[in-house]
Amino acid sequence: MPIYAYIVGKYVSDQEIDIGMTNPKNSSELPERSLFLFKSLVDHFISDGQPVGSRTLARDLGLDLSAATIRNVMSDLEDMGLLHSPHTSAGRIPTARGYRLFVDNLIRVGDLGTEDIDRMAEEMESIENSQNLMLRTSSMLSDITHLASVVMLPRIEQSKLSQIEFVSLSDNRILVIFVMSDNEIQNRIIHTARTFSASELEQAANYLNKMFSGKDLNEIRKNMLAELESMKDNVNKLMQTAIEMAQQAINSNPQDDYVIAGETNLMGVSGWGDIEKLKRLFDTFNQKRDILHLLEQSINAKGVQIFIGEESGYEVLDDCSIVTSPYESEGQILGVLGVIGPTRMDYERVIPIVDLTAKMLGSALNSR
Amino acid sequence: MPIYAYIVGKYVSDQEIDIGMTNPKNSSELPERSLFLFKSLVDHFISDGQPVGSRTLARDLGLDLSAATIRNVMSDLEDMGLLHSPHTSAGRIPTARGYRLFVDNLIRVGDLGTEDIDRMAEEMESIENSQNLMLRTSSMLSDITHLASVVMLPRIEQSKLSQIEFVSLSDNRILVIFVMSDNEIQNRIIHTARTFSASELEQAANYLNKMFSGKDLNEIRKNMLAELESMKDNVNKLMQTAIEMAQQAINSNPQDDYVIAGETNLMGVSGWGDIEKLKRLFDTFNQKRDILHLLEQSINAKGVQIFIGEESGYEVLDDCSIVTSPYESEGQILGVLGVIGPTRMDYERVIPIVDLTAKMLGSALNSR
DNA sequence: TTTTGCACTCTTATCATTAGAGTGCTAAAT
DNA sequence: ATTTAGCACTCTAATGATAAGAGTGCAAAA
Repeated sequence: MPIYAYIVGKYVSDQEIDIGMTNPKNSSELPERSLFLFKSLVDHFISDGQPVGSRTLARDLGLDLSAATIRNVMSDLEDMGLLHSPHTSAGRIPTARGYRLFVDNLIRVGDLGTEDIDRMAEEMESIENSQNLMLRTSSMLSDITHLASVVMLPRIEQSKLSQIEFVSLSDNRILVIFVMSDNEIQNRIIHTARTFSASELEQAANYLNKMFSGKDLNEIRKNMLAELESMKDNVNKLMQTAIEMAQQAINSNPQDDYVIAGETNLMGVSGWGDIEKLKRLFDTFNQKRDILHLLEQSINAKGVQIFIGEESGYEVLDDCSIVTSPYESEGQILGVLGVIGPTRMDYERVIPIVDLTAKMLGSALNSR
Repeated sequence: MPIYAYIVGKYVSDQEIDIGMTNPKNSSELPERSLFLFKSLVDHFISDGQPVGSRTLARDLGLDLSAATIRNVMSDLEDMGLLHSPHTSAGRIPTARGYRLFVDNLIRVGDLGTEDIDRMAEEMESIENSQNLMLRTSSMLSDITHLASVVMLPRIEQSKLSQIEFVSLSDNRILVIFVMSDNEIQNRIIHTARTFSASELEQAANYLNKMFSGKDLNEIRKNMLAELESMKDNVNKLMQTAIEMAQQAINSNPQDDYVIAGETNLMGVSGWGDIEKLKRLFDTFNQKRDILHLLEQSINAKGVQIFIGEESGYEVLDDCSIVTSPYESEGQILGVLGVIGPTRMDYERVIPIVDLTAKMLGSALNSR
């Protein structure tokens, strides 16, 4: 069942909808009233963070129902694993599974106001290189959502080489410069066995440019091997060396990485409890490994993807939700961006923002 | 009075020492016993974070003194502004001024064990470019001290230009590459009015290299103006343009920046109280401005410099101390590094570590 | 000058009490 | 067959009282 599929309106009848659950004990269907009630509860909890009781809900619901009825429904919802009570005399809060239902079926994704968007679009267009673009995007995203935000850097593997240059340094070292199509510059210093003259280097660069420019690094890597093979007996030693040098450069530190912004937004979150948890969370951000792994899982998703609570599979993120979207330019997926916040986040607002930001980043990258 | 000047031994006599205070009301002198007692108190507080009472101190001190005597002395110390009581029935803790006395006069700076140092030295030598060197240095420093650590990046202004190159891109854009003497590469993309041929660019680069390599960016900036002036009527339009291009590149984004590591070490600190404070602290780290300003104040210090509590002048840092040291290579000061922690930090250990790290970083930069 | 003795203050922990919120269940009402 | 009202029950959070402990300051004695 696709995201955004079901839009809740007013409660009208007892018409039932399939919520796609396969609990053998309970029916996998749920009367619309229960859903409506459930949505109200989640909305309520998201907006003020307190467990919601039957009384409050009865008042806010606008349906002529007593608290007792609400209680019965809530009890059902609890049995189905959608709600859960911190303790006897608190109200109820959604479980991860409850949020999942909420997000998959009960959300109405509104349009965004144009001010934010215009501002972002404007700022994005004005940024020169893509490294800075990612940084600014991330910090804008976290500003708007008041959450932490990550933007995975485009794997240079996938961006196209527009030009390669050699600059000879002292001591048989050569600076290899890759100019990529998105204006990103990659520098590598390599060591060579002998000294090359400027004209030799120029020749080599020309040759490589003719050969490889316009291709992405993966293609280049493959082609290089083939080329090198076919040239085995070639008299032109220089070209061989050129390829070898480029190869050396291209194989060193294949970085994948992300930028993060607004982590401190997570410090204000109430109910986070002890600092130790927060520390572990921040440490996870700094190590990058786990977050990166999570982002990579989303790289082939069609659109917005959401990990709620334990769904992420990382214990530190048990109280967090992650909303991600891949961004693409010219039909090619370049990376993933997203936000990280408490499970109790304003999905209705955050999802379209992440979605849109990814699209805007993609098109900002397109126009280069 | 120099840092490390006075080394406390055993309490022997009533010989007095000048502690350099100019409080008109109290004597600016303090009997050695009081000092000894004071040092013990600070040591105690640093090691377990609890206010220290007369009883505890009497027991740990090893001098045959009753708690009451200690109390009298403590009372004097409090009058002088060195100690302070959180409340009537707590022990006493050092004030910022107390720490100042402690740090300036009462510390014995021990030698460091060699294991850590060797490990650091080894790792530093193995790092290629200076950007990574700073990153690793910072994270090693924070690992060893269990505090947050910052390393200010060398102002490129002060590092020497070893080579300049132009690479022509499409659309009248030119990539200007500064290769610095520390292997750091700076890229700038500039826009030009017309297209230049490869040989023109080469000529221009040759000219500029002859003119400016070996000089630092400040010198270069100055000389450029003069050169441009003297060339006003010169027929060689190209050289003029070359200078103008370099100037354009050199003037764009003069970054100064730092790397930070181990911020999360500050999250475990007890007595930090509320999260809001911590959030403000982390925000300050991210904004960088204030920290940078603080680091810049230390750039001309002869050696280790310490800001204790309010001394820094920034309210967010009121509960923090910052221990900094400039690092230099070939007699030239390149930047500043340091650690940030609670005022109650183990100065005796941290100071020599910061000192040494700065020296090691300097010499690691030297060998390039 | 140092120590003893003692009254005093303030924090912290513990416990009991209470008010309030919310539930679950049963029986009555619709 | 639902829905509601009534009610007992549970749990939290706040309040206050009490006591223990730590530490001080001061006066008088050593």
